[in-house]
Amino acid sequence: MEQNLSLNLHVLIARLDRAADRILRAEHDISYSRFLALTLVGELGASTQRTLAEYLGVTEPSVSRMTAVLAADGLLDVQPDPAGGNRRRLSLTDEGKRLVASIRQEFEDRLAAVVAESGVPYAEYAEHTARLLTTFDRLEREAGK
Amino acid sequence: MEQNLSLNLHVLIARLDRAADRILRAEHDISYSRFLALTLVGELGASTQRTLAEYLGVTEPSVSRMTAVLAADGLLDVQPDPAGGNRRRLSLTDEGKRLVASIRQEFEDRLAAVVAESGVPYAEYAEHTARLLTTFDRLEREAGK
DNA sequence: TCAGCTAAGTTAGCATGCTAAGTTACCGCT
DNA sequence: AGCGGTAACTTAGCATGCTAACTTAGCTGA
Repeated sequence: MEQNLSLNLHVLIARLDRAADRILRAEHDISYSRFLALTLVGELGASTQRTLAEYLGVTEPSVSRMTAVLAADGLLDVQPDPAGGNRRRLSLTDEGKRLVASIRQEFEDRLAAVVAESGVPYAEYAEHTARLLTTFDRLEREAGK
Repeated sequence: MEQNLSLNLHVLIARLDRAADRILRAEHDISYSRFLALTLVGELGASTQRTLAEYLGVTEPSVSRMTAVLAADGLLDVQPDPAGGNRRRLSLTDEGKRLVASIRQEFEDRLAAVVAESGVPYAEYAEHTARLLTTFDRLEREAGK
């Protein structure tokens, strides 16, 4: 049973992500990936595409396509960086801000409800998860990228 | 900070999956998705495509395409069920068995090493994860699919 | 016998992840 | 001025997730 952590994590998160996706599509007509991208621009200040890729944990080509569709949908403003260089300055449009604000809290609450229902201590699980992420990040960086 | 569990889980697992994928491609020339599918057929006895879809937590069309490529690669044997009905009986070929056997243990050990490095208690985290998965499954079923 | 039902699988087309390779903007050195 | 280097982004094409709609195989009841 303890042999299956990687499988269980994979399947659990796959299901959580798909449930999140269904809810967001049904109630707000947006995918979970797009919501995450907007959230990281709006609340964590991902201000260039490279930074956003880093925060999302995806590659730059993925972000390049994502920012293009979000801009086309009128949720994200993408401008050449006035400071120069081959950069894009990212910011939410008013509609993007409205969307992120209306979803974020409601959405985390739903996950908290599932965690509560399971009897798993939220704070501890969250702390363990954060620690694993930090450690894994460090190991990958040390392995030399 | 506790607000970010869903994001941290999403990012952590995305990175773990991609790392697993890189390792498997480099060392065994197979993707992580394909390895998971073979593992569930070989070790958990997923004997029809519908069952495999259930175990993997993906849809039947995804499994349909996956079994086709695995069969084409000579790793999976897909036969009409001799008991009748519109079913496929799934089983590993000898090469599939060899591959799964050679990867599985080595692979779980790598994750265990990351967990140990982080200081997170493996057994507890694994137990919490399994409990969340069970609970989430039940809630989804109750919500009426 | 055959019309309709159910279970299982497939096809078509889209979304979004990836890698490899190309482009653009700026910098620094000669 | 311009050559080459670096950082940031884009393009092309593939892998694999999804939904919607279709097909296939067997069962059941008039």
